[in-house]
Amino acid sequence: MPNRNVVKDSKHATLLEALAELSVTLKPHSQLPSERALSEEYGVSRMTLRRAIDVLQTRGYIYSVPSKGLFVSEPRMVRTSDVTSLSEVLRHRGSNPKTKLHLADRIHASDEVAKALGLRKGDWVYRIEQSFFDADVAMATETAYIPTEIAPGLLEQDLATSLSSILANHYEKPILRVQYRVRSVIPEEKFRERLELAVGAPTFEFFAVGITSKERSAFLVVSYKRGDKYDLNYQLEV
Amino acid sequence: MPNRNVVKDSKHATLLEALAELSVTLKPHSQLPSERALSEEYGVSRMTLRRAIDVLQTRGYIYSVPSKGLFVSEPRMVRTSDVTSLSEVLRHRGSNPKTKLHLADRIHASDEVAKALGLRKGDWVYRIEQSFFDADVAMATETAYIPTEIAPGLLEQDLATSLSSILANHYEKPILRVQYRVRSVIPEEKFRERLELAVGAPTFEFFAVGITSKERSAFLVVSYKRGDKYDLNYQLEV
DNA sequence: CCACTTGACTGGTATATACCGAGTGGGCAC
DNA sequence: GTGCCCACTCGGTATATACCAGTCAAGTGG
Repeated sequence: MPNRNVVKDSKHATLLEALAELSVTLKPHSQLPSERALSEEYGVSRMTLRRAIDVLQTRGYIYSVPSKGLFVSEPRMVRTSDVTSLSEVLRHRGSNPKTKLHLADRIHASDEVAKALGLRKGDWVYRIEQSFFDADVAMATETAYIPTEIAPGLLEQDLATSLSSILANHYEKPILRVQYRVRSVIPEEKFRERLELAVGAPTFEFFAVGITSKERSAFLVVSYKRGDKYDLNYQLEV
Repeated sequence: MPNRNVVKDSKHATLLEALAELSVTLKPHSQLPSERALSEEYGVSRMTLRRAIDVLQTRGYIYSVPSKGLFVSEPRMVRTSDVTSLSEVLRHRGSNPKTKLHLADRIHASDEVAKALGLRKGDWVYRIEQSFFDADVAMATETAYIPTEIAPGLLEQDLATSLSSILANHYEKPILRVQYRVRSVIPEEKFRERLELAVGAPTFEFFAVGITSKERSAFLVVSYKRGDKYDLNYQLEV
């Protein structure tokens, strides 16, 4: 169930939600209606339907067998490709999801942050540090940076909701796409402790930059996810 | 310059090559011709052209700015999303790429390998272990498993070329897509040594399963890539 | 000379249509 | 009854067409 926070109102984005919802209600390897049937059911052309199907395929929710049909994929632990930022935990199917807010303040952008956000060093940015738990196990910890100029008063918002939806609903800065860089690293001490990891345990380090319709960088989220809890799945067409 | 080993002969796959080639010859942030111009130049419809563009965007080669145009992305170290298997080093732009063949033999499939390839435990599979060097630095090491039934006599082929192209050209088993699982792990000793890494250094562990047109799993490649050398980049449309 | 409108672009989205090759099941011939 | 073949369906590919919203520069009116 990806993207609870819809940002674009295009038909295929809406479809994406509906189809994702549909696919998680079905048993793995069960067959979906045919493309032609689905396109009729949802009142869109088959091409539009296929755009949504393509995304679901690359995200690993469904798979297709030519000449046979569409099928629901085997469920996986966490589909990292869904992750946008803040309250990603809402998307977990696991039990007892929790969030812990470590801090929320306003700081001067470091070199690295400024570069990622297209700012000058020293410009004001909000900083929000959170951790995410699933069944009382720390799953991820992240630091979000948002230019104050883009979202004045951000810290007064409900930070438990998704950053994307706050930006879309309160600041009219919908996020059109997110650019990721992923590394395999040993986290620094602060993050290691938050994740309750042993010394030397590997994690995924995510740099996620959210980009608005005006091609501006609206947030940078640096997150660490436990290497033993997360799989990153994707598919490459040749 | 992805996919030197073309496997599908669809127009948008051909386009993909041509456009990738084009984009690497241009300077970062320089503008490409418009979609309409490109589609005319290559003699395809704009929709077909866009399919190729979409792939290049998600692979991070180019980016688009609505109402303005298409632009070449900033070069990155290695675009992991290109990686298929065997001789990936050919795709590096770096200097002095080398390959070292550790072993090539035939073994009984373990539980894990059998499951990934859709075989029964104990079925014969070829195993090929290789490492890849760039400027004499070990970049990645990988183990490929291929059912003997699919590619009899595989070990007599030139293993320095890509596995995908061998399967396509000598066995008529073109790979249509590759399914990946990526983890952040500390590698076992054998692989750590091959990568010339310090004890406890993190790596990416890739499980890549190549799938043929008949929806059969044709290979499993388990590879370890140095966490300090590889970035994984991707983009998520919302 | 500046401000404003206009129009020719851009990429993004959506539709209708057509054909291909591969799987599948029903019905017919033997 | 068995086996073959044909018709139908499936996803995959490709095309032509249309409209939208945003950019940007050239031209125009004050």
